[in-house]
Amino acid sequence: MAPTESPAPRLPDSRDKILETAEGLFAVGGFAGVGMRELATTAGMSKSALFHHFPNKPDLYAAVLDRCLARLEAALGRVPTDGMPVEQLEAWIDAVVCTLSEDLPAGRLMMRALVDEEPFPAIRLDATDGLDRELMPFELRLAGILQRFRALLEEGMAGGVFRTVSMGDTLLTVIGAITFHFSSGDLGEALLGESIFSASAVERRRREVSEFIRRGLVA
Amino acid sequence: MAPTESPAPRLPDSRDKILETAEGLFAVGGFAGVGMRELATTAGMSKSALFHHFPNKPDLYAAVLDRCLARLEAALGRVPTDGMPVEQLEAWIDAVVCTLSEDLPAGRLMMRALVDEEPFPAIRLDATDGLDRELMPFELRLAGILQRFRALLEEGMAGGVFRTVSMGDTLLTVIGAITFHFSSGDLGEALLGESIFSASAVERRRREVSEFIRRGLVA
DNA sequence: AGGTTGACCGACCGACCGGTCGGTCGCTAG
DNA sequence: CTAGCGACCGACCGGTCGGTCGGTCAACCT
Repeated sequence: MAPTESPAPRLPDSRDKILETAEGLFAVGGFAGVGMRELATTAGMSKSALFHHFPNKPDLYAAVLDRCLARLEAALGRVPTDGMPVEQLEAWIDAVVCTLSEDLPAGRLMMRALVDEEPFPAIRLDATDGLDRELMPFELRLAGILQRFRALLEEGMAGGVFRTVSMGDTLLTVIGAITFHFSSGDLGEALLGESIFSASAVERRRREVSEFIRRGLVA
Repeated sequence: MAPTESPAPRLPDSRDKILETAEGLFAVGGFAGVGMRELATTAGMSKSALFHHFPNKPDLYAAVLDRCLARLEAALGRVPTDGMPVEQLEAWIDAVVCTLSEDLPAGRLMMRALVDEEPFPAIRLDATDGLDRELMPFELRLAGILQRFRALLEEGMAGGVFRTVSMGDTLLTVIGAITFHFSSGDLGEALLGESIFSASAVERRRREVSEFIRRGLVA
């Protein structure tokens, strides 16, 4: 099961197919709205096969989320960290928009994950109350991504190129402004007059949201 | 037990109690994540009572959504329509932020409704495909609200006080920027360091998002 | 007093849920 | 050839789902 496999086509790895299918279904229906039977049928295998690859439904959901965050993390890891804050900001936004426009269900899935309390529907945290549960892998990835953007903002503010803003509010504003667009499905299509994933819509989106956020931030 | 009833015991109108309870539960769990049993127990009555007041679960959900949109619509209806575009924009944002900060589950519930396809989880539209289903009441309210904001934007752009932007993209950006904050729950609290509904957080939010959007829009 | 009505309840139904279990198949090592 | 193993399946389990039904009870009308 080596993740490398450049020369040989190798086994199609039905585990990946499960994750791919689940990403699409969970994005549309949410955690509680998708059954293991439906997922198995859509992925073209039996329900038992799902439980062969994943111990239970929440773990499968977490794996789907983690895969999405990992893709985003990888894309953000490719933006250079040595430019001016404004250039870094634009590169950062471009990378996020580009990733969300290529992995179609990702935006909606991540929006759901961010809106769902916990941030996980059925994570155990009862037993003894008020204790620190360890973070899920995808929570660590999210924290890292946010931390990196926070550092960028702070650098820009310290240098006077960004105006002084509330860090938390700005993070939430930017996340909402970027992510909501790619999770708005029918509404977005109705407002744009074309699919939010069409090439022209994505290219325009990149320009529009980048300009909007830049103006919102620069001093 | 009755918390209300100043002079007369009156009927507490359990229908309202159902809607109020359902709003809180649906906001946290989503449509598929909340069962009629759980809802009935939380509202302090039997499951049959729910079906006495509402014909089925989707209709109950639609009623909850409609009540939220109606509140928002009422608040926006109190915004004067005769000011300068910039002033109108700020009054509009203030009204939305104020409404979402007073009706605690509303932001998260509306975000879910906007992200859910359809925009309704289980609406019938099969039978003969590709036909026009009539809009739900809450969809009409949403369309009206969006139309009003669109008109405000167009007026400002025509007058040169707003820069020329893509109408659809800007609508999506603004909706995401404002609404996501009030649906971010735990994440928002972690980023702000205090509850997103605390008085100080709401007041700061009003200023921050208003300034951000104003800068993003003015020429 | 009798009749009507609306609010509400407990018992129940078929369908479906997440999850388990025993078994089958094809592959590879010895 | 066969023993072992990972991938996968069909049948099944207890429990829960949305929804129905028959009935009770208090308030009101005549």
